[in-house]
Amino acid sequence: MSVPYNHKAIEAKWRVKWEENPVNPKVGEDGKEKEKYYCLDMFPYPSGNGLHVGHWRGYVISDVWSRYKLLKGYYIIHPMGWDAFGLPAENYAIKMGVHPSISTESNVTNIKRQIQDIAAIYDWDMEVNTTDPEFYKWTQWIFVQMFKKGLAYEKEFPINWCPSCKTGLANEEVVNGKCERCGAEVTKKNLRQWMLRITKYADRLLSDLDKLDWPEKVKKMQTDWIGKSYGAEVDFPVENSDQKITVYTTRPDTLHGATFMVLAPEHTLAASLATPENKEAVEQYIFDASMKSNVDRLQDKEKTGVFTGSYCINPLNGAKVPVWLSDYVLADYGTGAIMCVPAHDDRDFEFATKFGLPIIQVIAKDGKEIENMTEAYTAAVGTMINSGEWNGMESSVLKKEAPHMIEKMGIGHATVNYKLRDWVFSRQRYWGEPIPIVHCPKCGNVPVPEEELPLRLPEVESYQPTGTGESPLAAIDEWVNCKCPVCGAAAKRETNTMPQWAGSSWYFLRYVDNKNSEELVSKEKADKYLPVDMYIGGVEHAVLHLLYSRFYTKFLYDIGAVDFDEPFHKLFNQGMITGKNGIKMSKSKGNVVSPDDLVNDYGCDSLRMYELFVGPPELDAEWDDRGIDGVNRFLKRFWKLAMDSKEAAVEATPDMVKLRHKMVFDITQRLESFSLNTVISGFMEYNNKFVNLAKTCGGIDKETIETFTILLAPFAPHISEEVWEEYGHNKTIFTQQWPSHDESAMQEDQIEIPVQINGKTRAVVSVAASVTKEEAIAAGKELIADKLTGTIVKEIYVPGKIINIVQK
RNA sequence: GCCGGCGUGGCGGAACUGGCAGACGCCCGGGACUUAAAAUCCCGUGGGUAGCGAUACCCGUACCGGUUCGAUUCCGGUCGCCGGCACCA
Repeated sequence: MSVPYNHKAIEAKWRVKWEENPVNPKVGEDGKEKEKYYCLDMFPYPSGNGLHVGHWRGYVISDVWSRYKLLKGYYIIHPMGWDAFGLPAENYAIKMGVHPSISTESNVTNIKRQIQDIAAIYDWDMEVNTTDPEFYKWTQWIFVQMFKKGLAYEKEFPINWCPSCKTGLANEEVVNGKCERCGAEVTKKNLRQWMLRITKYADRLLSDLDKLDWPEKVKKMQTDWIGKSYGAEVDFPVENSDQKITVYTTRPDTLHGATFMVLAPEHTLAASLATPENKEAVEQYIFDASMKSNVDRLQDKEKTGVFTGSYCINPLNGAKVPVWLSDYVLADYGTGAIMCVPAHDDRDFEFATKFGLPIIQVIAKDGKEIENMTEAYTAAVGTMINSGEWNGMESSVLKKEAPHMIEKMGIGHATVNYKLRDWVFSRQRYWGEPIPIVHCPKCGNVPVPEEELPLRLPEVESYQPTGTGESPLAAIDEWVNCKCPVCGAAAKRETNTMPQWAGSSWYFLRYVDNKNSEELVSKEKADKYLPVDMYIGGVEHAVLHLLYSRFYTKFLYDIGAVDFDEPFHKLFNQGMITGKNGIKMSKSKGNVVSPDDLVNDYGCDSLRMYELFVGPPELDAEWDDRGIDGVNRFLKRFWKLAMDSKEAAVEATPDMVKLRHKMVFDITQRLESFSLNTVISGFMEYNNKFVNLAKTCGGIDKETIETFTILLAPFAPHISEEVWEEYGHNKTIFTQQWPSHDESAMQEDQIEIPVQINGKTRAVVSVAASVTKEEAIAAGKELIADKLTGTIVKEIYVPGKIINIVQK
């Protein structure tokens, strides 16, 4: 009798061995000619709550993939680090009443211990922590480079403000008018801000998506977020004035139907256009609009607006169009002013209907003019009508040509617009990288000299947010007051800090050269390790972190710091693990499942496999503890099979060989297509088949068990190592090559073909694999002869697949 | 509102480019071993009708229709759920 599977002893043993001799050689360390493969996890922020089984899933997926690639003959770069600056870390510290640097450190220690339970092949020599001055030195360095290139600039304007987090937010951090972090309603606050000119990269960020092997969904989200549109800017002269108002439109084909104009209340001309009799109402409207939060503005069901009393002239046909103000026009998109074509735009239609403004149809719908229009006709399909010299043209064609026609007429020009806004980059919080800028009364904004970086985050008594729009750093006089690095005059430091995204936008570059004090990353190391081949993490960063990282990488490429302009070749988004009924795991809901007990009861290998077995890796899955019994039983059976086989020492039978090749083929194919859940079921299925084969002779041949063990190794590394050792090997199993299959060895001599009548299966016939069409059909018909009662109309034979007899 | 994705047993899910629907597992039921229990092993398990029975037939992949010898898979429509964007002119 063999020893039963003892996960505790086996796992403890291999942890120690791997600690002493890591299975994953560093690049070039073993002196072999191999390609590198950089498999990256989205690094965690070290929360005080620790890991739950959902966090595990992503790390297991990336480790399985890394180990598979290791066996496929690559050098694996698989690092881990800590995204430790930012609001979550700071809020946690405030709640616990300790300094963020202390809570961060203890959280890192705790989470690192938990992550090590996964037994992933992380290279801890590469570890980074965004709050380490030696790390954020380079975060600041990048900012200084951006400043020097004019990509970081100061601007005062009404930004998104979270009253709960007491800080400004980037556009990307506002979700449905609420703070992405805490869910509080976002208001507006006029604040001096540091901005990053990400809009300058809009076009490249958009077009380079084509290069990436990313989920279409994520590419689509980024495309929509960047929001490129083609159209024209058209100048409308103001009546009785030498001023003009420029509007942006994507539908210049409808210019003849523009019956009024609307300006955003924040438009620079808004107040001055008011005629004396409208002045009071206009000023009131502008004031009211300035008091509204984003949410208020969104939730207004009915359109509001006010007539300025002024008119503009439609430059195409000379028509007089009234100028209105309304907050449905956004000040910071396009020109902040629009021409309104109520017949062909839903919003303009609603506005025109409410305020009794004229509606002129300029595109025929179904070839005719609509009587009693009840809704706008928004499609660019149909013949132009009521459009002067444009009459008779096709709208879709005109839409494309009109910008150039307008340009020739000298009344406007073709242009493109983006929804993407510049990145609000400063935060009025303590726990972040200080922005390395000095405000000098003589020299203006001066960057902190590079040799003085890192500009350390000072110790501070009170690090709680002030809510005043100033960071807590502003209260530290001895830190704020400094000398101008250029002229030496008394100057003041910038007191805002960087957002959480600053460090995470480039950390993946630093892993590979994390101790370099001279450069962000050396050319040599960058060539050797970068860029990232596979990036694994949740979909929640589709437009935040992933867009920012692409922007940073492109900037670093432009200044010659790296020689690639996209950071992540392939992206995989794993689904979320939820509690029962799809409820997100959270401490407050009390549905958090900790991996700790499961590792103790079933072992790391079982939990790793179950994390994958719960469902397709890209989909969300509800956690159910009970299912882990299934994979645990499989491991026990596999162990028993391996140990019994070792004792029995049987010769391979043809069945065993055939099944072995089939297994290699099957498992590899499923793994390559990232169908990790079916890899696990495949293991179970083949194990059952081998157990059956072993019944007659007491075991399975050595080569088959060893092959099975190598296939299993990325998934359940401990048990695989132990079996490998039991089979007399003294080197780790991860020095092996991933097995390959032999097509001819898989072939069956006899195949089973379903026999159908009129598409319904009536029997299954067993024939030689070499069977001809005629033989197959004859054999099939013989088997179902008693059911062939009608006239045979047709006989279909798909080789090896199906026989279908059609009868009437 | 617009744009994506998805609907398969009691449950998680399988089915590669149209070819035996329900692999694999959980739960559940029956049996073996045991003084007993756990563990382990074996058998059964979509629904229905007929039969003591091996079995036979019918219905079944959200719903309605189409293409096809054949549809979970392709096409059109309906309903439901999930995700993204949300006055971007």
